[in-house]
Amino acid sequence: MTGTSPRRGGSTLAEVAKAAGVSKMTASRVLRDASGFSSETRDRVLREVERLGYVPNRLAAAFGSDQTSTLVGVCVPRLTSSLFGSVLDSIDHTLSKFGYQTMIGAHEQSPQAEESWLRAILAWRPAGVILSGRKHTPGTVEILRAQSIPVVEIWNLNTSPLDVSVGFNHFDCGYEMGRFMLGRGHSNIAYVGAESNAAGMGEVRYQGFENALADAGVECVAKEVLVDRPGFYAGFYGTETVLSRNAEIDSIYYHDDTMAVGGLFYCKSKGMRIPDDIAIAGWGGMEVASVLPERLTTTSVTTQALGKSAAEALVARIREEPVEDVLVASTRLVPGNTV
Amino acid sequence: MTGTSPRRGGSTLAEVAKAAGVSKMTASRVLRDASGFSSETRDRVLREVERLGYVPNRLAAAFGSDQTSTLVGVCVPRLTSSLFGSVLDSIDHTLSKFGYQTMIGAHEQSPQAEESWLRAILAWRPAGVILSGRKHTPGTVEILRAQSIPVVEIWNLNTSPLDVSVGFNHFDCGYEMGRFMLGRGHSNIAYVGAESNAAGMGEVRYQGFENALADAGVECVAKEVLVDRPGFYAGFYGTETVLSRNAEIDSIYYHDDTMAVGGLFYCKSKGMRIPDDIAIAGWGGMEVASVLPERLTTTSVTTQALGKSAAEALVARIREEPVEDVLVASTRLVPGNTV
DNA sequence: TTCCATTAAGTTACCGGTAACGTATTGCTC
DNA sequence: GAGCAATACGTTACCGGTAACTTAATGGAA
Repeated sequence: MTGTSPRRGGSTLAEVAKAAGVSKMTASRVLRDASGFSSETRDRVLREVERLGYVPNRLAAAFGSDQTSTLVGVCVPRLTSSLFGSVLDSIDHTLSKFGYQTMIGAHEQSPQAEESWLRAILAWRPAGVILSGRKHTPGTVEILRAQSIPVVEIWNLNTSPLDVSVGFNHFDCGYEMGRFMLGRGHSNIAYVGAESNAAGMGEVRYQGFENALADAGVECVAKEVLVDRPGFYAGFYGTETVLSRNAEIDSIYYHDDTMAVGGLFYCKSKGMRIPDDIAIAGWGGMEVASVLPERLTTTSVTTQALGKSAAEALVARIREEPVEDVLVASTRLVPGNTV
Repeated sequence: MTGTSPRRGGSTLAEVAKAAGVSKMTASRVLRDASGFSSETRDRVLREVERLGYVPNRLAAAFGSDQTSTLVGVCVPRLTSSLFGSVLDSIDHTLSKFGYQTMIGAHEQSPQAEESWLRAILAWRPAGVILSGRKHTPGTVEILRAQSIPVVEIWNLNTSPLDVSVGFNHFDCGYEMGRFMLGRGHSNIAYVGAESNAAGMGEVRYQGFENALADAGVECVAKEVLVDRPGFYAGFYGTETVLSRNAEIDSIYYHDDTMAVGGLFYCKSKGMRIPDDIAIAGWGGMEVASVLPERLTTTSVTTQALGKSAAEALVARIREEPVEDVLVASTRLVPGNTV
């Protein structure tokens, strides 16, 4: 249509250099703002860059000089969650400020999916990767070691990370909520979660939760983990299931706020009073809960901060600057009036 | 720590070839499954690939042979929306099946942000890009033309696309809902939306909506568009604002379901009956609405299908296979009991 | 004035693949 | 058995940058 299209990607550095009457190397130096050129030369080069609409070829740059790739791979459980979306948003925003490009992937809590994503991504020689899986396959660990590439594990706090870990203390979140619910006089306590593949961090929160109950000599009377994505729908039906099996239940701790909201609506649809007939607690501090007539008892988490810290830590590791191995992103139990 | 790390990225094709006793080119052919080698040679090469843990360098491949990059850039308004998350998920999933890598970006409905993202991404010589902005800057359009790169515009149906458009007919969604609400006897109808920067597709839906009312000789009595991200919170407060200014309002059309749910809770908190005192309609068919005691009147949309179609269309364009210029993703008005 | 450090360049080689082309061997047809 | 196509390779050059090294000019100190 537009006639013979010029070579894809337009002009090259050599053309810019020639037009400016300098060598490729000098032009390269100007564009990377390295030293070794006069201000007149810089102006001349930049003028030609502008005139020719030169777009540098990062592929060539990353390829040519080993170790200089500015690609970063990020693999999250799923892209449809507002919490992971927020983390991803924050990571992408921070990384792009530092000049890195984000390549994404979703693993749905499947360690195998994470590994195959990793294999594909490593072919791009990324400067680093950010993982969120709870467990990694032996293959994943081996590859990462072999490539000796910076890795930031996010979401869960990992006290013995592969490299760097930035996350929430899910165990403590669960423990704290367990104590809180006990403190409000509940004793027939259930847990309702959902996992699409292998268990994710919800399981860690459950462990903390269970520990809190055990420390008080209480047992969790029911645990229902649906094979599904966590969400409103799963919360609704998980609640139905668990209550139909055990009518004594007086309180439920949910995988997250979406499930808690789903459960809340189930309970209300059955005419139960909250928290008198049944108490409900979530996790995540999601926006949806903020508009409910009830103030949902939950744990609010700092996803933006987590994403920013993770991205910054990764950049620091890439630049071989000192970084803390383990960074905690804060969480806070928000007592509402549903427990 | 781990001693002198070997060259980043491990072994090269040359090493594999040497170990297998063939030339680089033959090894390359085997790995790309091209023709021109015997089955014994293939086995020998693949054995060495396995033994050496060879990871191909896609950077080199993409760089070396012009036109063969398998990178695709995707820029969505934001990553925290379940709808865009679902589209992105579907795009990423489909693209990776075809061997492409997704590089993301978020523009928050700012055409400038989209342009600067595009400039950055083009430096990677992507095989194609997927855009979702309603408007593009002149610069964006010019760059795309100059690079003659396949582009798929998603989300809105664009009858005169830059290249290919895959989207929903937002205008019709609005029009249809307008007629539906009128048909239920409402006449003091308001609209509540939110836009973080420039107007997005919500504005297109509003235009369709307004047209439906106008065709029936009715005027939209109030339009409140918050400068904020669409969400539960914005829906709640937007409703408060619009109702405080006009007590006559008997029905509200919202930017999307999250805002509608926010509005629903505001109305219920004020003791209003739905739909008798006030009718509520959303857009998107989001999961959150499925667990409400009320069945929200909304337009359900096929985000997965949209993402898949967009990815497939882009791949087809890259491969220079014939593609429809304009592909419609389906939407369906779901009458609930909130209107 | 001589010497040396500094600045502003240029030159060369190379990153790891792939395209294009060349060549030896095999097997088949006429 | 000559001619030819198909198969299975090998060789060479190149993509567009950057690292590492070299060179020329300048200026200040001894």
